[in-house]
Amino acid sequence: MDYKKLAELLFPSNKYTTDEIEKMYPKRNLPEGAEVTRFAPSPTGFMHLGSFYQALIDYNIAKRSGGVFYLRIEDTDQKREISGASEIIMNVLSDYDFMPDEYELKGGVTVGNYGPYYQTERKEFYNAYAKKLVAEGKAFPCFCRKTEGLEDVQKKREKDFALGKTDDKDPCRNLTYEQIEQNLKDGKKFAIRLKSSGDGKEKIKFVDCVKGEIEILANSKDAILLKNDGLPTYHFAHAIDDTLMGTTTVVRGEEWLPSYPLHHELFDVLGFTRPKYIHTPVISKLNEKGNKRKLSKRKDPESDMRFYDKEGYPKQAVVEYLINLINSNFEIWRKNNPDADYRDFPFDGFKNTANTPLFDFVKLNDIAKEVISKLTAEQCYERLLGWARENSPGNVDYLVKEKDYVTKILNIDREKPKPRKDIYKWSMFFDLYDYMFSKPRTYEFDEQEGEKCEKVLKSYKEYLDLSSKDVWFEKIKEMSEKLGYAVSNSDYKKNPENYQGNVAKVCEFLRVAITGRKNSPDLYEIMTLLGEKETLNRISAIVG
RNA sequence: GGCCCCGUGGUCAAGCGGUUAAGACACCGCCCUUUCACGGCGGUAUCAUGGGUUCGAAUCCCGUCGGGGUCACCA
Repeated sequence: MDYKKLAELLFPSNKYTTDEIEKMYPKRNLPEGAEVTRFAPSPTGFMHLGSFYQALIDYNIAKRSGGVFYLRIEDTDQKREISGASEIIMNVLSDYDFMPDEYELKGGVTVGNYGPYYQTERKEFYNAYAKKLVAEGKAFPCFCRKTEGLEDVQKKREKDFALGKTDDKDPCRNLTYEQIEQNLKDGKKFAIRLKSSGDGKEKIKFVDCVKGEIEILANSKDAILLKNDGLPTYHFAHAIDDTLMGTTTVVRGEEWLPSYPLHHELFDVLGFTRPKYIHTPVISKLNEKGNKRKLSKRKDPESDMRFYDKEGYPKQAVVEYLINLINSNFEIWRKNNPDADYRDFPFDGFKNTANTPLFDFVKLNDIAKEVISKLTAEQCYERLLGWARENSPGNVDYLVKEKDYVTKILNIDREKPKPRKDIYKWSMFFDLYDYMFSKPRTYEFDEQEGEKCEKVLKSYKEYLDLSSKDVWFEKIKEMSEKLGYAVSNSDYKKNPENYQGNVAKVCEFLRVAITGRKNSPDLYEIMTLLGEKETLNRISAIVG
């Protein structure tokens, strides 16, 4: 077989040769040790938490080494593509302050000299390498239809499972030049497959920067390189793009580990130098049976980065939570550097965990509370308003009109050395403080408690005094004493049977009457903000 | 089913042949407190399992079990 002739037959009008292309993409001129990483999402208009986790690692590795972090859009599956993909992705990256050094906005600007950064725009490159491989007898055209329908794939798979088959040679590798020519004349479309030299027995070794050395069966499959629509598969594009664009470390999901042998063979066949690899674990959740399962786009809203915006989680909290998943030493560092920028945490992207972590809202919430507790009331107000503008327009007018009142509410127990930690996302504000905006919900005590409560409330009408916090509390104590409640906690503890309860109990009754809850911030502040009249109203609403 | 990855408390995890096996969240208790919180202190709880190697194993090796991933002209 004359492979060169075959290559010409298959690719009569390529724009470039591989030599020409390689001249267009010289090696990057970077200092020793600088890493080039890339974020390479598919343009589905959806940013998965797991992808973002990878971007975080990419960014960190590039930045800490003085290298380059670039964005490449993998839009080779036209069925799944949605428009405006790069904008959506760039929005998330820039919102979280992980701007790539190089990127391209479709129909807009391109930053960087190693583009195009959309794979569909790199079509001629893949053609050039495909032609080269065909000319060298390392790839061949395939006219099969056997895997086109899903059913066929399924059947084939079942058969292979049953056989425990390891190598997979495609029948089209044996087509003669004449047969191929005839197929072309008949207008049949072709895909290009790798002519694998693997025998299904040989093993290869490689190093994953996180998992260590991995020994795995070498590839023996005549994998598709170019689909019959002329676009490359992930595998082929990975080898070519990451080489041309100078990627030094590939960070990708663990699901790619099994296809590593194919990539290994492709780099060999193309004469490329392999990059380093990090395969990241899949962030999971527990299913009904208590087993781990991948965070799913359909079932788990938290898998979509937009979720955190909608809920009003501080971005810093989301990132810090993710860093925690990678390396929990972050918490120790955070404790020692409470006000530092999380970017300064010297986490080593090459040392992240190899475990499959379970997503934990409780932990995320805790981190978010911590973050929010450090803001000033004014900052809180701005963020709350910003959140509402995007996600809760119905509240915007009120927030603007009542800026002063809302800021005061936000200021309760805030701006002090040990601030209160109750809010973890802005969407919970109006619910958490519902009693500041409308009548409190009713609270049911049991009969005995109810009677006590009633007594306290009736009596309190005479004692309400908001002139100062000290006076306010003195009055409560005075009343407590009169009603038989202990004023001193230690007295109460010594002889609880001598009292109706302690001051805390009295305050609980008042709190429930005013807020409808047993748990609220400082009562004095709340009563003051509500005003004497409203406070009295709320008490009267219960005891007449 | 084949191949591969993973297995330290309820969760995230430090650990890299000799440690009383860090820390954080959650949970419980105590303290502080003029209320709710915040905070402080303390506690329960972990090396999946069986064999090796070694004076010595959570750390190294093998098996078992459990969980996960993958086996497309999708990425």
